Amino acid sequence: MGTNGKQRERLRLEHFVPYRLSILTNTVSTAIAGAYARRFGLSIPEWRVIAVLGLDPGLSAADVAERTAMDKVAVSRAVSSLLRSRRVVRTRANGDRRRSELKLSRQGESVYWRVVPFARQYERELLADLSASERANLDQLLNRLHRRARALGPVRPG
Amino acid sequence: MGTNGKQRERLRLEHFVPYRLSILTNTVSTAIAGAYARRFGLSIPEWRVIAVLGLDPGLSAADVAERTAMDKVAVSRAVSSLLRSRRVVRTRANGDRRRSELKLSRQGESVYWRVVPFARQYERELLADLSASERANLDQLLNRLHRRARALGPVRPG
DNA sequence: GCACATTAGTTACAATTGCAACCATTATAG
DNA sequence: CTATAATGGTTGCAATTGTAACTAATGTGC
Repeated sequence: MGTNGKQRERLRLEHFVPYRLSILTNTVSTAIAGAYARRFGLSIPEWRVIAVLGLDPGLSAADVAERTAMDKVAVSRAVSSLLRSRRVVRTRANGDRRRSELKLSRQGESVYWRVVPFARQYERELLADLSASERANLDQLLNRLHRRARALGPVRPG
Repeated sequence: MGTNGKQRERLRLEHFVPYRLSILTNTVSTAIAGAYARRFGLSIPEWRVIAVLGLDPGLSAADVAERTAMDKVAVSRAVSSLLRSRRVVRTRANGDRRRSELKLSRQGESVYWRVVPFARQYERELLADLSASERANLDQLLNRLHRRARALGPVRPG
């Protein structure tokens, strides 16, 4: 891929990694989002909140934001929608009345246990072509690229 | 990754491939979009249009949409903005007066040749950690995942 | 040649998102 | 204790995006 310094060569978008990542993610996310919406009435942000609360009940909104890479506004909106649909319950932390403690309700747990197998199934099918070692490669590559992307950060103004 | 059929196990979002793809892409896209906007006054859709026209002058909006995985509305908006900023010129195809033929203007070419090295540089830095064979792996994995994701498509209603 | 479907592209409107300003509560400085 | 800052979370507004409806031009069947 683009290692050599060939200059003045026109760029083929279809070989450009950031573009390809974007297309791939968009394809996957659209498929998943559609399925979650149709089958469970969940948006992706809502699903993310449910997913972390399923694993870690009692988190605050800020904790959820941190664990899901969502910003606090997105969390706030997802939570308020989940409160309306009674899938999440909120209590105020005693000792700090700003902080909320979020948990899945019984309904929320029930949705959780319907979505999780579905999500796993989708992932399984997405990765069906790959051997165990290819999956391990993918795993590593995603980690390293993400680490690198975070390090590069908000690209230096020039 | 999620190959075995273990049921009733709670899901760790941070090991879930679709989620990780989404985070990675989001990190990369945000960085790139910010830089394009600041340095060149380009949105991602505009950059994509410029990128394909730089390689293939004379495409129609529909062609551009196909090559960039954007929908026609997004292309229309990006093109109209690029027309306003005089980076793209449009002529009507004679023989079919619906069809437009899009080309970069001199200004458009000039932006193109400033963006391309920048894009390459970002990609180079993103992939800096990876050996040649790891890059080849990544390349293959992205292709195969995308093929697979397209095949799975708008997840079957159940 | 005339209805009817198709295709290219735009426009209008609704939903989503992102950012900044904003309360309320707790923490810190003097 | 009071003033100021910092934290948790929500709300309002503007920009972005997606969907559907629409106009204009071409193609098709008869």
